[in-house]
Amino acid sequence: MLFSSFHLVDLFNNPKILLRTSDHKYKARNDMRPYSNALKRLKFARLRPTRQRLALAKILLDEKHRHITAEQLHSEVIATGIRISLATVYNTLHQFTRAGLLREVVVEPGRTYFDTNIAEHYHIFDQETGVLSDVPNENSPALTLPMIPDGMEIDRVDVMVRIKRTHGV
Amino acid sequence: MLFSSFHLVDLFNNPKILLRTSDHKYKARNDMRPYSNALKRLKFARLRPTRQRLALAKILLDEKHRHITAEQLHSEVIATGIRISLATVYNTLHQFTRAGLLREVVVEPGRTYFDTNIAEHYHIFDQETGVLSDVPNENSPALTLPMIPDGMEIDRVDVMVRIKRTHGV
DNA sequence: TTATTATTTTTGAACTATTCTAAAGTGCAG
DNA sequence: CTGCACTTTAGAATAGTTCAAAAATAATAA
Repeated sequence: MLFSSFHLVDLFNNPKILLRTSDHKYKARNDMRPYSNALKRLKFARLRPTRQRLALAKILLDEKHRHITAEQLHSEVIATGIRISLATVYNTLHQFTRAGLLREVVVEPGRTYFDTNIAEHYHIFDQETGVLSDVPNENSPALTLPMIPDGMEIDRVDVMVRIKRTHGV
Repeated sequence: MLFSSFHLVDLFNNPKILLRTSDHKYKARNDMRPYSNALKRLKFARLRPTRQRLALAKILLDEKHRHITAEQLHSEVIATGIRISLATVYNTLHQFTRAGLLREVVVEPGRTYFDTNIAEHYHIFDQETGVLSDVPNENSPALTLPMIPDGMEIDRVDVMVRIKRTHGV
């Protein structure tokens, strides 16, 4: 009997079920479709595909783009039934960021988002609600870059448009 | 006998001397040149010109532009002989920022600078040394701004160019 | 000036986000 | 399978910042 894709996702989301018998384990090993992309990316980044990293990669790299904090991410993974510590979430977020799979966006002291969209784009930050969103690319005109000192190179450019409710009337 | 300008600065920097006698106090009250600009700005911002706020305003608003952290600023004021708590430094920095006299620049989690230059300009941040510097205005081409939601307005735009040492030969 | 009131500063604790540490656990090459 | 290197864990530690209540100070009125 073959596992449906849906079942496999469930299995992967719940390692207790996945690993209950070597039989399940075996089947999972042979059809990692739900994780295939995440797995590839981990391999490429030379990060050992552990259960924790796979779970994080799945949320961060296989789903649609979003801005997420370490705490939020931690809760989400926990909610899928995978055992993971906050320290591991931080470690992995930094590893992914170093590997160029994520982008760190500090919006204000004590509020850091990780952006799963690594394409060039600007951000709009609503200072009242704390919501961070992307500027659609067609609205992001090219930015002429400044001269920088010799021996240095540009790592990245952050453009953040901070908005607030229109005052009065 | 008249106080030289140099002496007056010393007096102001050291309130214990300043306030030792009502005579000193009186002279000081009548020639606040060293603080005049700072004082004006405090008045304009509707902030009561206390000794602490004057000391901070003097460093932040009367000297040449710089990027400074709350801790650094606190040490500097302490070094001039004025008694001030870190909490007051934070309070005042936020009050100044709200009044548009300063600009807060978060460069990475746990590292916030206050920029005394409130004119439009971009920043260059050296990620290895932690040094934040301004892009000379002539190198900051105009940035076309994106559409933002109805009922919202742009508060400010932060452009940060993150640089690093050029990687190997 | 002096007394009164409102604002500000202080201290130290509390808080939040993040990092660290040492021990336990896991993945993978042989 | 076994052993080693890498990874994860829990909890303590740290850093930066905010908070709360009491003490100090500035502005105001008399």
